[in-house]
Amino acid sequence: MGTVVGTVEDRRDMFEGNAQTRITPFSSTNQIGNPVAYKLVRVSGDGSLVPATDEEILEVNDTDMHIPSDTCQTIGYLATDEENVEVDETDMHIASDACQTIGYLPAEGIPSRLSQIESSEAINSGLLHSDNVQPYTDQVKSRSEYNEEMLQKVEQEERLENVHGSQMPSTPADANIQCSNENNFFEEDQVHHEALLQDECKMNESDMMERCSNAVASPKETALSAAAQKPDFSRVRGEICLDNLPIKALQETFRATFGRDTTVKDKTWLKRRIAMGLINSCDVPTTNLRVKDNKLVGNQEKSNDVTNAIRKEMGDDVRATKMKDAPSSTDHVNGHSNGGNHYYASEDYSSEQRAAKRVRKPTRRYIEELSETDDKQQNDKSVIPSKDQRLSEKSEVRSISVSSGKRVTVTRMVSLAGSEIEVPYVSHVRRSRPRENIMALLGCHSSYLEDKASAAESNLNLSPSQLSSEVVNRDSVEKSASRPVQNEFATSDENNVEHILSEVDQEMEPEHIDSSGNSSDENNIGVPIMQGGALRRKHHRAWTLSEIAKLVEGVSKYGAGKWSEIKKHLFSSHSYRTSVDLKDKWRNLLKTSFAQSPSNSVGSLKKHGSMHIPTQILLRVRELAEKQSQ
DNA sequence: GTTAGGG
DNA sequence: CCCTAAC
Repeated sequence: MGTVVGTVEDRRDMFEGNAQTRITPFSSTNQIGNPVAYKLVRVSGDGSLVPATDEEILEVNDTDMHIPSDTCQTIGYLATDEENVEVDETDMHIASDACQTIGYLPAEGIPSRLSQIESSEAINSGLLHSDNVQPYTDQVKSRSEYNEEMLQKVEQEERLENVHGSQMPSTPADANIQCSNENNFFEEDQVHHEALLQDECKMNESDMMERCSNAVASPKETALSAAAQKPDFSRVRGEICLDNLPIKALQETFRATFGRDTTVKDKTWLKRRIAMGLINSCDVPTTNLRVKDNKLVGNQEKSNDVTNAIRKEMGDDVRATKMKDAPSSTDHVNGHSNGGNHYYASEDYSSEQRAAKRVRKPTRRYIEELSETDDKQQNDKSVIPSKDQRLSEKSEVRSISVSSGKRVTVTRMVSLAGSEIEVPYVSHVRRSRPRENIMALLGCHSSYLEDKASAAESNLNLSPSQLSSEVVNRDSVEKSASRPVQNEFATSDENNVEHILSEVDQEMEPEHIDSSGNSSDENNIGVPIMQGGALRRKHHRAWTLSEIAKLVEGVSKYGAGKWSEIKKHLFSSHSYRTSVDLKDKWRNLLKTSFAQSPSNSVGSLKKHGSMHIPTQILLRVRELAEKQSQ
C-alpha cells in the first residue's frame, strides 16, 4: 500500500506518552476513485507510528466507515513530497498528515501556516486526540457531523443562490465547531492552553513567517508541481484551476466534490463552494468578490502592490468573511442590516441610494493607519486590515497588533499572514488629536466652560504602534495643554452655569424648568476623564424636551440641513449646541421616530436609559422627515 | 465656516 | 459627541 506521510515526532509533549490510535492518510496512486486512504496507526509514546492491531481496525470498522472515503472526496488534497518535507521541517509540532487530513488548497495560496493552524485543530478535533476513551467513534462521528453540517450549509446556500441568482452571504464560519473541539481537548487547562498557543506562536513566529513568505511567494508553483505529480486531481486543485474552467466543468467539479449535481450557474459561487469543500470549511474567502465602485468585480481586480494583494487575499478576506458571516446568518433576510447589503449591491437599491449620498473617501486617519501598518508589517508582521477597501462592508475588521505580552486575559483573533491566532487584546485608542480650543465652540458666552479635563483614555492600553503615533502627536497635545487654565465649574454647579446663561438670555427660562429634572444634574455621568487636559471631551448634555421641540420647530421652519439657521434663530441661547449637535440630534430623532412608531405607535420600546420622547414629537419628526424627503 | 456621514 | 471629507 501507500506510504505513511509525515510523522508526529514532535507531538510528544502534547500526548504525554499516552498511546493512542489514529487514522493516518496516505497517498495512493493506484486508487483513482478513492485517492486518499487511511491507514490506522497507533502513536506510541515515543512518537513512532505503530500499525494498528486487528482489534483496533475492527473497532474502526464498526463505525461509519464511509466517512473516510467521504472525507477523502471532500478534502481531495494530496500534498506533494516537497510540501511534506516543508512541513516536517518546521518546528511547529504539527504533523503533516494532520495537515492533509484537514486538507488545504495550495492553489488558493493559503500559506502553510494556515494549514498548520488548522492542523492543530485537526489534532484537537479528534484525529490525534489524547483522550483514550473511545478514540475512534467519537472522532469519526465528529468528522461525520462536521462534513454533514457543511454539506447542509452548502445546500442551503445553494438554494438561496438559486433563488436570488447572486452571491449570498456565506453561512457562519465553522469556528464554533473547531473551537469547541479545541476546548474539549484542553478543557482541563484552558488557560494553559492559551498560553501555550501563544508561546508557540511567538516561538515560531520568525520561522513561520519565513515559511509563509515562501509559500506565498509561489503558491502557483506548489499547485503546479502537485498537479504534475498527481494529475488526477487537477480538477480539485483550487482557484487557479477553477478559474479557467467553464461553468459546466465547475459544476462537474462540484459534483465530484459534494457527490451531487448542482444547477447553480454562478461561477464564483461554484468556485467558492468547491473550495469550501476542499478545505472542509466554510471559511473560504470570497477572494474574487471584491467590491469596487459599488460593483462586484472579479479577482482580476488586483492591487498593484503585491504584498498588499496577498495580504488581503490571505488574511483580511478570510477574516472579513468570518466576521461578516459570524454574527448573523440572517443578514440575507434583513437585506440591509449591517454588513449584509453589500451582497445586495444590486444596482437598483444600493447605487441609487448611494448616489444620493456624499461619497466619502477613506479618512485621513485611516490612510495614516494603513500606511503606518504597512510599514509595520515589514517588521513585526502585524496587519491592520482596511475597512474602507471593502466599502460597504460594515463588518468589524479586527485589527492586529503584536502584543507586548503583558495581558493574556483578553484575547482576540488576529490574522497573521493569513492564519488566525489569538493575541492579547489591546484596546484601540484612536484619538490622535486633542480637541481644538474649546472656547471656539462656546461662542459669546466666554465665561462658560466645560468641566475639568480629566484623565480618561489613558495610555495604559496603548499598543506599540499606538504609542508611537501618540508621540507623533505630542506637539498638538502641548498646544491645548498650554491653553490658559480657566475657571472651572464643579459638576454640582451645573445649575449655576445655567443661571449665568439665563441671565444672558431669557430664553433660558423655560429650558431651565424642564432641564433641571432630567438632565442637568446627570449631565456629568459618563464624561470621560482625560489626562492632563490634553484629551477632553465636550461636556455631555442630554437633550431636553424643550430643546428637542425647538429643534423640531426649527426644522419645520427652516428645513433639515439648515442647522446654522436653526441654531441662530432657536438655539442662540444654548451656546453649547452647535449646528453639528443639532444635526446629530435630528439624526437620532429620525432614527428613534422611525424605529419606534411603525410597529406600535404606543409601544415606545425604548432603550433603557434613553430619555422618553413623547410620541407626539416623534410623530412630528417623522412627518417632517417625510416632508423633507419629498 | 457648514453640512453630511461614519464612528 | 467626535472627526473629517465635501461643500
